[in-house]
Amino acid sequence: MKVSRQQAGENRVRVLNLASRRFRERGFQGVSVADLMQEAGLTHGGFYKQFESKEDLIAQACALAISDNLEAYKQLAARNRRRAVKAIATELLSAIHRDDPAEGCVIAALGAEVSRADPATRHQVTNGINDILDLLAGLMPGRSEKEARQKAVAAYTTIIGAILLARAVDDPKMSDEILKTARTSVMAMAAVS
Amino acid sequence: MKVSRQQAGENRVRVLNLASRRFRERGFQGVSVADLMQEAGLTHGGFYKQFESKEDLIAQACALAISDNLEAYKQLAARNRRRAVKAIATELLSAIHRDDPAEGCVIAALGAEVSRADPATRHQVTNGINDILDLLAGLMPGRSEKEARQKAVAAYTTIIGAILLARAVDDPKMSDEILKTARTSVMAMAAVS
DNA sequence: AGTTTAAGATGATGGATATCATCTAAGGGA
DNA sequence: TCCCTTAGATGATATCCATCATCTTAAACT
Repeated sequence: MKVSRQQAGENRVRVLNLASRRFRERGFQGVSVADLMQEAGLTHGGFYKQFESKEDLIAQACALAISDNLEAYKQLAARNRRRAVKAIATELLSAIHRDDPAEGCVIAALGAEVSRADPATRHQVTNGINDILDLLAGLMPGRSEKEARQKAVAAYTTIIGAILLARAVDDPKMSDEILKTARTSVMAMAAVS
Repeated sequence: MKVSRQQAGENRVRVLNLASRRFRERGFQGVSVADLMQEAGLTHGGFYKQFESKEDLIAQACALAISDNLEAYKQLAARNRRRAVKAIATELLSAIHRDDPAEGCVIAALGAEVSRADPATRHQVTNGINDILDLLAGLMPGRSEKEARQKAVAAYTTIIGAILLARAVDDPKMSDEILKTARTSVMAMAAVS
């Protein structure tokens, strides 16, 4: 059956949003096209009317996911004017975020897979990372732009490494220790020096 | 055909070493049992005489890989007595390591997949991470053991996040920037304070 | 209103993959 | 030397999955 242009567009967006969550939960290869479509309330056949291939879906889902990340950080920054970086770090380094990758940081969830992915996917992610680093640099105290950018990179790498480690480890105490230590470390970077 | 006990043992180790490299390059799901055995000069049939399942192979390969990581860091520390942490960070944050995950850091290459893996795999990796953090803490300057441990965790998270980011990004300049900034940041942590 | 168009459903297809069953021949203990 | 054990080879099986072909039907355009 055919469906209105609007309905079709909504369906496409629904699939894309769902994919961006499932990929972060299970990895690219852990999500099948058929399962995804079914969970979106559709059948597998229509998939190729909306996307060129699974790779294409991956690229679009990653672009969406990382732009959602950026948007969320902007919101956090807006709601915490003077302590923007601290607010973002607290959120990213929380147990809640560690335990629910679905809507969380794309790099911590998919970084290694992205580095093996399609050029298109890598490019979308690269742009997203650059935007995030720009945002963080703008929020960092620092004598110069250069210093702010360096602090932003240092903070972002620490955050991502900590999430990755905290998720990999099966010992809750160690996992909490990692998150807490990273929070302290990033707070120090965000403090006026 | 049967083969001597020693030969069988050597074959098993060969498969394990190969697996630990290929997994880091392509991810768990990117490596098939049959391909692996073939590359090791065997056929797929013998696999289940040596391993219970692919999951079992993954757990053993991860244990081997991370213990190899630990060993390499110990060697680096031994060869750079006074600047052990700096030597380790320089190695891990080099372009060479970024461009060749096969024998490199297990967490940067497989962290997200480990967090979704078998309990056995996660446990082996957790122990490895703990050993590595202990080693780093022992090499860190710090007034107290606690401070040294915190510095070790901060440095390790920064290193891992930087490798992950540097590999994901498709812009060589940005990738180099990330590595360089992380090196500077870790050097500061490793300096006597 | 009639014709065209395209989203989505249904149902292949071909390839890959983990695992199992069976066969073999040589090692290792008697 | 003989027998039993077992690593590895060969081949089968069952499942999963990405992608394609075809069909249906209602939207969109004339």
